[in-house]
Amino acid sequence: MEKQHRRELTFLHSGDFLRQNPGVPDRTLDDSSDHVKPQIKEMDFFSSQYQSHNHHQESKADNNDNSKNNGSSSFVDSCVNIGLNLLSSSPGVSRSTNEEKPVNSNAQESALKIELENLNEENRRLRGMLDQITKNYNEVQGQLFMALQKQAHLNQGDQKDAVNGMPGTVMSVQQLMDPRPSAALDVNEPSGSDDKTQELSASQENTMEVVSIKDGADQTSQSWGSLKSPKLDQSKNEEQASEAPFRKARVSVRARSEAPLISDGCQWRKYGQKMAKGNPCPRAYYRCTMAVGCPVRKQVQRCADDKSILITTYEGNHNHPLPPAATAMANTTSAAAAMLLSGSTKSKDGLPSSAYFPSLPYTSSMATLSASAPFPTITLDLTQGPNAVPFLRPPPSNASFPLPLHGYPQLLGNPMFAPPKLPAPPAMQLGQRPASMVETVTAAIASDPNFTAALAAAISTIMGAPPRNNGNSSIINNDENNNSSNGVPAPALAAPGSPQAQQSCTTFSTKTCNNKPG
DNA sequence: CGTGTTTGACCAGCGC
DNA sequence: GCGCTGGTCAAACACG
Repeated sequence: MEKQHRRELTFLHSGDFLRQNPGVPDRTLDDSSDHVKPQIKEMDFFSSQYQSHNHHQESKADNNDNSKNNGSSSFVDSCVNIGLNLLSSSPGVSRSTNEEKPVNSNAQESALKIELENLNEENRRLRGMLDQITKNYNEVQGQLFMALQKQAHLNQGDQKDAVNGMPGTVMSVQQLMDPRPSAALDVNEPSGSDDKTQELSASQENTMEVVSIKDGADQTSQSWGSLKSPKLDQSKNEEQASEAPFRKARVSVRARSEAPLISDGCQWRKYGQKMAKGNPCPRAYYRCTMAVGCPVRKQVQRCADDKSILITTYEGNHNHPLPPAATAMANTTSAAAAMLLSGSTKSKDGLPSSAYFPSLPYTSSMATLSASAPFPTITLDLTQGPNAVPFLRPPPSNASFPLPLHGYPQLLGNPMFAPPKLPAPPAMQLGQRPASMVETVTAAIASDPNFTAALAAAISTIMGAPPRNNGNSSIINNDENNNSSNGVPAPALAAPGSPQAQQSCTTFSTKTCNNKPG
């Protein structure tokens, strides 16, 4: 009955990263304004429209320039804007210069003309650059997509061997990555039904996909699953079978925070608290309340070893649109889960996702996989990531999500989870700034090229090492040598759960450790 | 009064 | 079969 001191750490703009913001309730995050938006203040006539144009282009360029440093990227952006302003509606330039001083001197006029020409020239050049960048971006994305498809085919073959080539196993990449798009659209479904029935009733049209999912579930549970859910294996209920893969993969986020609550834009309702074995701090159970029947749940617990670390574990995928504030982080966790699950689709002979990341000397310090946990769990460790915070530049107004996620067309393609990079409806854009802290963290995770590598490495590891059920440590560090011989009965089709598997929304929420349970 | 939290009870899986 | 543990439920309670 004791009242628990409750605070909240709201994700703010990158500049405010980790600044504690007590008293800001969870839900205000969406509403909080763009107070910290680094606005460019009329530094010259070019920039006056800087922020009002071409966000999408900016995003694209931004994405492509991700690896570049701040300067070059912003250079491109601003220059592009300059050019467009000049071409489209540049009264500020040509007219003002021409009209303010009508006929001062020919020399001045010609100088202006020359300048204008130069600018036009530069504009053309920059446009070309932008085109090139866009082209490259599309190209790379296409290649990635092809790679995914390739792997999907491999898995198909594998799967056919194993499952007599059931129709459901023939999946497009999209299916592979996004097994139940319309299930996700069931926001309006009367939720008197439970998550499970809801998901089952996703639609008849999804039968194929559900079959695929079930296959995946079975496959998965044979490899992972004996650990926990024979009931899922038995699959007395298709609901459970279909849901299984989605709730199997988990994304665990470790973040250092003294605050008992960190907000990410999602709404959570606490529905339980338990003392977990081996940890003096209670584990709290939350479910997403942003939509009725949303199956997403999370567990929040402080690390037993270091109580300043919050461990938030997400499970399930949202069946509703996410606010931008939640989307960014959700995308990150989704990507993690996607990589985890799609990685586990490795075929017998092939290296899984590491194939996409050929050189992986990087052993994960940010992303680790747990094989001992009941579910495959990927842990994103934000407590020690070298660039977990500071490297971020102020994101463009329409927060473009860092590159790695672009490898997951299902994330981008699913309207429910449209990443902030896409031109968002105004309503969505309203909340974009408040997401900045989430973006910050998200970007910190995802834009780090090592993060992807880390994930891949971790996946490789867990792929190589069959899940051990010794119930010990929950985090596996990558030893490169785990792959082996054990003939991993790798789930031939873990993909069912893959991409969407964890459309997780990330809220760090916790109670202080000194809470006396009970 | 509506909403969210607390907390004991309940259930199911798993190991012995 | 039994006990332990994790996870969920739901009544009671607190708060605005």
